[in-house]
Amino acid sequence: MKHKAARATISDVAKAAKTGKTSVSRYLNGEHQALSPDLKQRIEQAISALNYRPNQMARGLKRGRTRLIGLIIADITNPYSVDVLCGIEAACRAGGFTLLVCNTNNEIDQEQHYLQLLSSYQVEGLVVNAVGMREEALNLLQQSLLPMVLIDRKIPDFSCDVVGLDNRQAATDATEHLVNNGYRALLFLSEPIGMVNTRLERLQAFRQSCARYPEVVSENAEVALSDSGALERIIHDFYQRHGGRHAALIVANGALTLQVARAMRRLGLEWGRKMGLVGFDELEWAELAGDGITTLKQPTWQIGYAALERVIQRIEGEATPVQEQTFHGELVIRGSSRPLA
Amino acid sequence: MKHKAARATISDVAKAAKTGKTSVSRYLNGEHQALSPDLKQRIEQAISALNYRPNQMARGLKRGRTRLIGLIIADITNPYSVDVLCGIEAACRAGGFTLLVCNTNNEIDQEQHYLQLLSSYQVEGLVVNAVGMREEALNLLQQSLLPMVLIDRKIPDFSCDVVGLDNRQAATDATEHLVNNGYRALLFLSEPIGMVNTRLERLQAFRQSCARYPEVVSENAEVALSDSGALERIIHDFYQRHGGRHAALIVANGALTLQVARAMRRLGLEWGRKMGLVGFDELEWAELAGDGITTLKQPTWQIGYAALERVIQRIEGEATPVQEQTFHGELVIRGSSRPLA
DNA sequence: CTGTTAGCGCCTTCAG
DNA sequence: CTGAAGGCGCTAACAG
Repeated sequence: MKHKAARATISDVAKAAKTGKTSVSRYLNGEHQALSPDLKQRIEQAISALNYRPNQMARGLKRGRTRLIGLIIADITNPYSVDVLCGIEAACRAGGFTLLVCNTNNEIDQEQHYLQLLSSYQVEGLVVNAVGMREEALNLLQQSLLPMVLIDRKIPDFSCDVVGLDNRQAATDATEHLVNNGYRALLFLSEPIGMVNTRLERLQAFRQSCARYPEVVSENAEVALSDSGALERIIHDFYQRHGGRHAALIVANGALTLQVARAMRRLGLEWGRKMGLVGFDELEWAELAGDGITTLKQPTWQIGYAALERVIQRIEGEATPVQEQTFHGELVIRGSSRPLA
Repeated sequence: MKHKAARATISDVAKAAKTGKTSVSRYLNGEHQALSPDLKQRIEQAISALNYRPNQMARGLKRGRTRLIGLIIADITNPYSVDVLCGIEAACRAGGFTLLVCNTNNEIDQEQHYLQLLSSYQVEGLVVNAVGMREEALNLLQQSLLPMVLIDRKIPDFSCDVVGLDNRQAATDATEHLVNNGYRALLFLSEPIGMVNTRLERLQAFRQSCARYPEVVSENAEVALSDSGALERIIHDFYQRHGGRHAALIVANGALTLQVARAMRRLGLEWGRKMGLVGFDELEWAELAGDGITTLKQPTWQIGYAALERVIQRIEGEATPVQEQTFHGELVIRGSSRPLA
């Protein structure tokens, strides 16, 4: 007994339809006008009788176009990433592409690995939410001319299309909102900035905004997502020093906002009552936590969609210079940034 | 000028190394002992000089094994799915497979589409979190003997390996917990049960548990996730009728728990104070909402990992009968199910 | 140890 | 309108 019913091939269909492979191939590729009704019908029958499906591998091998797009995501656990993914997927569907999703788990080795993997599967384009990217990998990529667009984060010294948030505008809006509502001591919290431009841009805009208000004290701190002890200490310390002055926190992304909220709760610092709080990235539970958490909502789906549109343009031969496309964030105001008397 | 630097092929490498393709192929496939050190070195050099990467498409075509696994997820937006995905991914990595992820968005047409797509890419196995599956698709799948395991949900009249939660145990635990804590009127809320066995099993176990306590009133209701009006009405009505009797809600999954929490908040029914609440699926924000929401946490990662292990077994020829593998859930107790005096 | 020879399933000239 | 022949990049006999 055969272990697996061998799939029908184009030859099987040709044989069953009493014709050559060529005609079947023509049929498959929509050249319907070029076939006599009779032949066409025989082919149709043979196909459904054998339950034939063309082998995309073979097709890709021959034509050099796989209609495959690779997506490399730094952390699929992050709702931001998932929303972006949905946008990309929609765009793929619209353009007739299939998406291969890889999750690097924020490990640079994985990133390297998946980059090679995807390219060995002959993907036609790449969307990357980068962790870091090794030099070597980048060089290879650049010479391979594989269309690629970066999402959210840029890579230092690497010229490439990027789509993401207008970080300056967003951070400015968030900061001014707090200042306008009476907060006078602001702490900007982010994960270690390292080479991540997104974090840096947000911090810089925050600083510049604060600089416009002499009465406002501003600080910033970097914490690892997993180091809840340090986070607690930082917040506690900040509150000790500025609690009387209407203190508030600006948190650079959603994952960290979750940790911050936990820490504040452990410390007994209710957001919106003892201390202000605004977080980047919309959170589905933002309205349920205490009096609600004010967030800076990104148009994530659109970012994903736009990224893939750009990839498709490049696949289709656009040779315009590298461009950076940014979207505006929207402040969703809730109780955690309540106006002070 | 060439638009794209053509990728080096195995022939190019062979030429550059002054040898035949076979030796290069051997090198690639790790048959290192079978090559003279000299040849080996020439090949190594050629490969890195040309930056050669084998074409997986061609390889797959020839060998008939692509090392590709397809994952069809009903709703990638659901954190449950993402956690499962991470488990699957880890197992893929461990087994040397690559994962193709497709999101059906709970649309049965998409499911159909992706099933065909994945099979046309010659995936060697499939993990499916099913929406519904069309008859036709199922028959084709069955005859194709493509290894497949279902996650979470079974498909009626379709015999297939399944891995998921022990729904009876979980629902029983949740129910008894509420009863033990003094709640006497229990409402089980789920999305429309339809053919989804998971929902049905949880409901049945809930009912059977309640039946053991004559003093407990039990009801159940089905609501669409998006129909917040109906949800509000149901909860309000239930509270009207049983509020005085220590009412509590059991919600069949995480996505619905979010909606329920929103509705309760709009109605001014604080969980744990005016009404009890337990939800299936752990929520990262469970401890932050009011006094916390008690959840039934599934070992999601393990479920994913186990599912893929099963797929791999089947790929490797295991012909044991179809089996169902269940994992135990764990009740994470928080304020929303606080004991009543 | 090494190279030659056939295809894998499909598409694409190029002649009927 | 139709079909035969060749080859995409790679692997798997089969000979040296």
